[in-house]
Amino acid sequence: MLKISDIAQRTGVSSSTVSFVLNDRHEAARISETTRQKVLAAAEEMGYRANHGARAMRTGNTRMIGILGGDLAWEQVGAMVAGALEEIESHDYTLKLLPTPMGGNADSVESAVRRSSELRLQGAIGMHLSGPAIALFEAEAKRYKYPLLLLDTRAPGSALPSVVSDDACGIADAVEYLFGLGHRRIALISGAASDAIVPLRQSAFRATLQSHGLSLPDHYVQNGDFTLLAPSIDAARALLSLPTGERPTALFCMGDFIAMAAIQIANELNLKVPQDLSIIGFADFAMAQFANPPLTTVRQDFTEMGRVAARQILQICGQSGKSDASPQFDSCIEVPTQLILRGTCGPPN
Amino acid sequence: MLKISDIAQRTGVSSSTVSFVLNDRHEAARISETTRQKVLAAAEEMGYRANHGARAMRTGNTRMIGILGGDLAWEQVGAMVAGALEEIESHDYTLKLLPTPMGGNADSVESAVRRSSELRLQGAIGMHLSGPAIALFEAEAKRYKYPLLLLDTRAPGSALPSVVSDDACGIADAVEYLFGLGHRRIALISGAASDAIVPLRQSAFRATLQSHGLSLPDHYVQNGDFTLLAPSIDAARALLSLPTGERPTALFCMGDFIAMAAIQIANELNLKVPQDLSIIGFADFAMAQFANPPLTTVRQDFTEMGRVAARQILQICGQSGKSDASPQFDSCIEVPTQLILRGTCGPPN
DNA sequence: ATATTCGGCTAAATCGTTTTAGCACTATAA
DNA sequence: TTATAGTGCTAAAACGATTTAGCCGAATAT
Repeated sequence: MLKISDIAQRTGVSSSTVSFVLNDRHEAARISETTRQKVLAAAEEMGYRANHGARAMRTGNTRMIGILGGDLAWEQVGAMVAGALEEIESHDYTLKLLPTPMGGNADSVESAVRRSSELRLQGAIGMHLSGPAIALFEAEAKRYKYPLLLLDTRAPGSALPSVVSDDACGIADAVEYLFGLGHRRIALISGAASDAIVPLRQSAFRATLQSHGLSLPDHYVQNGDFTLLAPSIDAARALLSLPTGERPTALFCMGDFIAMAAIQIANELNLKVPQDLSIIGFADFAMAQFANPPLTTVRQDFTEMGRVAARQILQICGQSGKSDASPQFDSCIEVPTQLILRGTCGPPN
Repeated sequence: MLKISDIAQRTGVSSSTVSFVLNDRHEAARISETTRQKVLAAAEEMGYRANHGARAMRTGNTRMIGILGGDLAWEQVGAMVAGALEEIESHDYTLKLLPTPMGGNADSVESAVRRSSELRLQGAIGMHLSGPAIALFEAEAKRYKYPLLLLDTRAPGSALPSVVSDDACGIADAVEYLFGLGHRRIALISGAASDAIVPLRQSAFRATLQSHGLSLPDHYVQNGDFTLLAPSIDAARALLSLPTGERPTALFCMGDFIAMAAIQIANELNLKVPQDLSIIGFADFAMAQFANPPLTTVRQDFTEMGRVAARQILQICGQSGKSDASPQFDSCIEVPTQLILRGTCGPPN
């Protein structure tokens, strides 16, 4: 592979000159137009490719952002990574994936965290990390002085900046929509209780109901699971087999998959959606519009969340280089959600 | 950030010694156990983190594999990347994502390809690349001498090694299953005609039907779309609104989303699935089991495909370092599919 | 006539590792 | 007594870029 000195030799100038030309460093050195063209032509003709690693070593800037955690098999994670990638590449940085397999156990998190330092990342984004994992990561980042940001993760205890979706608004929109349609018996199927986000969203849901003068009986809250079928099935069955007068007329599901499971069970119990039962999801995965009937849901803009996270971490990186005034960032950016009306909601009969 | 010479200074030995200890290079130099322990202790205590970039520069091995193309917002791409990642990390390599946004147009492919050389990747995996993109990539890889592998992409014209799923077998399994249930009028909804995989799978489908003595009338083949709703809807409507005696009793859909759209339309036309119509998909996305009814489909093991691809490219990288006999690899590895029985198929009535 | 500036370039140090060649010393062998 | 071998370590040269300091001659200013 060609190096800068090969071009220097070929054009009869020094490596410094070649470097100046290739990087357009007018401020640093004056180069005549003739020389400039000669060098440029030679580099092009010989097929020179800058060595990113060597440059990073000399300048101390790897132009690399890491993204740690998150299971790519989940559509939302893919979308967030894609968004981050788009933003990062457009700033001529690159993105490095540091997964924490096996459900993010201590060992895998530790090795990913260690690797993030070895790679001399300029900054890192942590996704879907558990409390202890965050602590580990935060300690490492502080020790080796690179900025950190949490994505799609609420860590009330931590002072780290984060990017999440605006759950509370999304939930309020959904509930208000159902209320407006005339529903008064609205139940909730949430994710697994172990999920950190579940209690937060549950209280947002409860709060919105209360603000409309509706109560939420305990048995109207069931735990499903964001990704597993069985718990969501059970939860839906529990709610939908209540006696007719007591049965909810609308179901708010904390995830699209949960909503799909609910549709299945409604069908099994001969409840027509949306005539007998309204269902609303949360996420807007690709399949939502393909569902039967198409799923009304609260869209979380995962791609945008990824973009915002990347923009934010890049800005922090840039800032910390230029000024040493402690950078002031919103510690938590909430990306708006949007209610997507499709076919699973209607007035109660 | 600490360097090796800091540890050297602290322990009163040379950098070379520290390097030997840290890398367990017994073959290269003898180090007394005393010194070894001292160095190890200092490194641990001071929190030393090797500089991956500097090492790469000296050794000429970046231990980096690239993965080019593919839209992470698609579940299958996420799964393949996750699989590749798992395998690559377990060999102490890292993975670099080089997306080709905007539908992989010439510009974005060219910049991704250029970047892959600048990063001095040891090898790269290309996913879902168009013919011209492959040509571009292949030229670059040959010029700068790194191995290439195609994933989930059939490029009959190219000599590049590739990893794909065993479409033909999967399709045969599906068709035979339907045939076994008693279906004789089996229609096909494929992806968009522009998709390279579509004609290949179409002929596999046709071949299997013929081997069972069934013909495939032209109007029994409709083009849907792997990701867009409308074309699949239209295709399904065209097939399912045929007069009863002519209407297919079973639908083979070239993708799960297409199958979902078909379920929607069957429902709209008051055809009960699976009593009036059997539907079978191809992919087994996460949502398949949540569908209503749960979708019978041919599972493609995307994660495994990613793993196999990574294993393969790592092996080629290793090989080309050690022996210079031209490495002999299966130029195309086909990962098995599996028929997943759920609720959308039954005997015709 | 001398000082100053400016235009165009280069030498050499540097980033943090790895690795080759070899030094100095001791122990064993001939 | 002199080779030979082995033990434990180090100096210094890479790897491929960027950057600082400075050189040399010509033009301009004083």
